[in-house]
Amino acid sequence: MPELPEVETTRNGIAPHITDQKVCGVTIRQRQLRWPITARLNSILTGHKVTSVGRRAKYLLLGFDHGTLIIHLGMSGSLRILPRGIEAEKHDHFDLEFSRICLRLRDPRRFGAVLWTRAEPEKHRLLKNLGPEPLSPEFTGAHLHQLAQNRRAPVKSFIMDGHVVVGAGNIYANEALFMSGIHPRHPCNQIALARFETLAGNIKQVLKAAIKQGGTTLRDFQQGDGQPGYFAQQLQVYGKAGEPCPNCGHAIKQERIGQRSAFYCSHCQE
DNA sequence: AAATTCTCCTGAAGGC
DNA sequence: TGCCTTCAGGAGAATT
Repeated sequence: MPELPEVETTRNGIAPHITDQKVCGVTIRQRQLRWPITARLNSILTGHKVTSVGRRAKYLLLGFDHGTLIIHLGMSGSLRILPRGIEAEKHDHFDLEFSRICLRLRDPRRFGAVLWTRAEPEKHRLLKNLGPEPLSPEFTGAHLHQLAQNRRAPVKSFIMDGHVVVGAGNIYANEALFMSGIHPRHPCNQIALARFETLAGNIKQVLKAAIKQGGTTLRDFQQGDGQPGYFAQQLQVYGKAGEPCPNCGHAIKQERIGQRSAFYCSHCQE
């Protein structure tokens, strides 16, 4: 599933191909994604150049001189650069066509989104209330500690809340908590500043490492889908229920916390 | 206001 | 082999 590292890798992969390129046409095969793709998109974009390819949280931001195309990959979406004229396959819902290439969105589960906004993207309702980027200097242990004071949610739910910090998806939340020795169910308002500093550092570290990996395995994503599980070799607890903890050998536990699977070692995390 | 539950969707995995 | 059930998951919306 596309987590922040994959979105960032996608951004890096597509940017050189489409920046300063003029849109020749838009093909919509299935407009029913998370929200319907506006039917006017072809007339809105045709003839306009992509001026920038940015990212905020897991949203990709294709900048134009008259607005921004916001793309979210949901949990099964992928974007690929293809030569023009390649026949679409199942679940290829959306194409942005340029003179020589095509940017194609495939999303089997259709949890993704393609939205147009004329306003500044950071003012869009989906973006304006987001927490800081995890790799920015604004994201610190002190930030977490301050926001946690009046809440008692499990710390795992807390760090996965996009209003607190973006990009800590289920995989990386589990990994960062393990690295930090913090039990995922620990009430967030009972965690000391020093432990939050450790946690913030580990969230940054695991995301940086994954971006590095994603850059390797998704490098030629034009050829096909980025293989899922590219980061699998480095996962310590995610998806490892019943397997021995890499630290102590106790069996990794799996529980539902806030409708999500939590994986942790009850011996190493408290 | 914060916390919890619901919702969208399909493919993979498990059970029989 | 095949059908049916269950589950996973990002994150906004609805509900408590």
